[in-house]
Amino acid sequence: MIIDKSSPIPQYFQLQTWLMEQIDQGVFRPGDQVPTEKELGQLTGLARATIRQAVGNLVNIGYLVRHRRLGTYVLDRKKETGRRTIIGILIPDIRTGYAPELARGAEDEAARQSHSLILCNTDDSYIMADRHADRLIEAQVSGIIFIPTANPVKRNRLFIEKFTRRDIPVVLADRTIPGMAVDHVTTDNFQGALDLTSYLIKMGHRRIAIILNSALSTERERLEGYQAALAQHGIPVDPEIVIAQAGPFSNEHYQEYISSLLDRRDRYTAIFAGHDRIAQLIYSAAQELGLDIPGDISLVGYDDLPLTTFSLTTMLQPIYELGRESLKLILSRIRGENSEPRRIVLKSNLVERSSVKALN
Amino acid sequence: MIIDKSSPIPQYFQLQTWLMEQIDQGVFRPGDQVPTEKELGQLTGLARATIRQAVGNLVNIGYLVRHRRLGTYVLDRKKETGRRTIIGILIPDIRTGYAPELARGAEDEAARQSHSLILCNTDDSYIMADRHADRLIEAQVSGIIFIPTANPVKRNRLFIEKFTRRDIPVVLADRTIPGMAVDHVTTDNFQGALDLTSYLIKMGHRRIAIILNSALSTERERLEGYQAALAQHGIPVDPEIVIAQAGPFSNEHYQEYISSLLDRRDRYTAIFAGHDRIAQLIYSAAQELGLDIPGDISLVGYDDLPLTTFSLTTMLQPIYELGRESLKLILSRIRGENSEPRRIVLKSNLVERSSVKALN
DNA sequence: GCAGTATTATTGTATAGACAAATAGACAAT
DNA sequence: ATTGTCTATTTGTCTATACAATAATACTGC
Repeated sequence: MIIDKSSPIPQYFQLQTWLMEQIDQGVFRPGDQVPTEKELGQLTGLARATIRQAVGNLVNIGYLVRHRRLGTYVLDRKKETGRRTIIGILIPDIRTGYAPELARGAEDEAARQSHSLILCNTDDSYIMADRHADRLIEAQVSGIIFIPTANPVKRNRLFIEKFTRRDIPVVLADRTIPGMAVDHVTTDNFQGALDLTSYLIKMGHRRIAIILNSALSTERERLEGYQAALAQHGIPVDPEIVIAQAGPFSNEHYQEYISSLLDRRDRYTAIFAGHDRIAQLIYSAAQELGLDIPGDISLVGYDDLPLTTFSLTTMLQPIYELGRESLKLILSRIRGENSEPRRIVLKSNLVERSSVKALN
Repeated sequence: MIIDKSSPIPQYFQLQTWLMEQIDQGVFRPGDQVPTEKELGQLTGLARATIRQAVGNLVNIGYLVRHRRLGTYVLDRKKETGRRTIIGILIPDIRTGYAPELARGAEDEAARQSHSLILCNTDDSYIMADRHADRLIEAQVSGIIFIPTANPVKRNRLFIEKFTRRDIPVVLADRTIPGMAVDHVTTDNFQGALDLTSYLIKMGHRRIAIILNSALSTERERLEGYQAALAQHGIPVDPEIVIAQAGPFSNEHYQEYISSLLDRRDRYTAIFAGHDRIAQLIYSAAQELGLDIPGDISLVGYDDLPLTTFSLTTMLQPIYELGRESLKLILSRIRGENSEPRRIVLKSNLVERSSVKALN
């Protein structure tokens, strides 16, 4: 029997719980008709008003829909994804790097499909991300676009599980998390770095320094691409000029790494900067030391941010597209296409400007 | 009598509507107890179940709260503004100008107080703003931060009324709308432009050109400040070198205005650019013509965007603070402080760099 | 064939009455 | 002074019943 009349739990609540279980377990599936009030009466022995109370509550919280004369049905979320949803997007800082471009790409696509985007800045810290998470869950977001923070894998994993536990899908944008089977959208950092390094080699450089933040999956992949390019050309890696730190990356720390690299400038002819912001810092530091770029040192960056200081040869990432694709992917997840985690990789393009000198 | 038994409108619904009116009109105020079910029964002649249906609905939509034995009370939103809310922010484009800084200021303050921010890009077009409006209302935002679009006053008014009709408060950020009594937060554009122009005059300039977008209230105020400064020093305004267009402001249009201005460069020694982006375009155009800044022409801008092209003397606007203050203001409105529209004016500061030559 | 009509199953609205559970406040017991 | 008990009041849960509104379906008359 479904209802325990001797229990202190209200009978309408027992029925409500039972119905929810049936729905969650797939006995009644989205779009199915559930038993009519009369049938539920026969099934449970309860009065119609009691049954209406249970069903009414489930209608209120969006489990069921009632139609006069037609019966009561399990709400079909697929049909309702015209239902406008809210999606949370967590980025390091809307003011810096590619964040504005990415946010705009995501927002345009969201608006086009009549969805809304809640903006959250993490400052690359899991503490801030966690605070946002609780708020987003309360705001009943239907999905999350997340740029993993520069924290240990475990922190990012815990963050994501907060959502997946509640059946809120998460899409990683740009950066990935090793060993996690989650949807994600990135650019091909390995290939990009390989191309960029090969370009330097083609221009006659053989001793190429690299400096990057190894806390980020993107930059680790770039390091691998760099190593692969060197290997392809039979050039050994000089660990003295590979600066891959996972540390805190304030501007001050970067300055330190950069000046120690510039002290050893007899060991290389070109620098591969892990991203454009480092490239810009390198440029400033070089100028202070009276060094010319590309005269004394060649320099390449990665991202193609709209820098106006100088003319940097760099790898253009399709950031706007990355934002758009992330949003499309999260929507298809919300609509419940229940397949394997997907991985979308966008192509980057070398933008040749004038920060590299040809040595041959 | 409250209930019309002969009406086709359900009686529970009549009671529900009546109760809502009493609350909206302040007969029952937040925190007050409403009549008990028994009393409502005597008042209306309805059965208790009917009364419970009406009251139950109002509890569901957040008008009332029930406590066993204690009675039913009007929900006190002031006490409940721990209730986390969602606020919409409409800016021209998150990628350009001061938008990222403003959004970050607003988001930081929202997060601090456990609220969420929905980001919308308008591209300065009322058509896009309107589309966002419908979505935001459906998403049940509690308030709106709006940077008016570069469209006629009427369009912006209609947009705002969409929200105010539904008791969703709106705060204008940066730009204002003439003749509308709405909360707003701006910087003192008149004083800023007056200071900036006075600075140019102090540096020995008397013939000062100005170019700006008069579709924006901020820039109209700057024009007034410019005129006031000239008047204070007894300098007549030369209409030939005042370019105040309300037209569409694509980069191409700007280029045209700028080149026509540069053609007349015998009439002035300095240019006041309505905002930093124009200043940058002027700089580029001047460079192409082989003109030196500040050697041949002095130039000042307005905003203090993080430009890296050249060293521009400009007026620093506290944009982050502007975002923060806008959010604080909208929250205090949501909490229902029901006073006159407020106007918050933040101070700007002259940042003296090296784009102005002293003539004396 | 097709517009209008009747049938009927289902949810929507409404009444009347009963007992249960919680709790403020008074009072009693320790 | 604290704890326990009782009482009155109010909302919470539940039953039994009735008629209304809606809309799919079958039926009727032309």
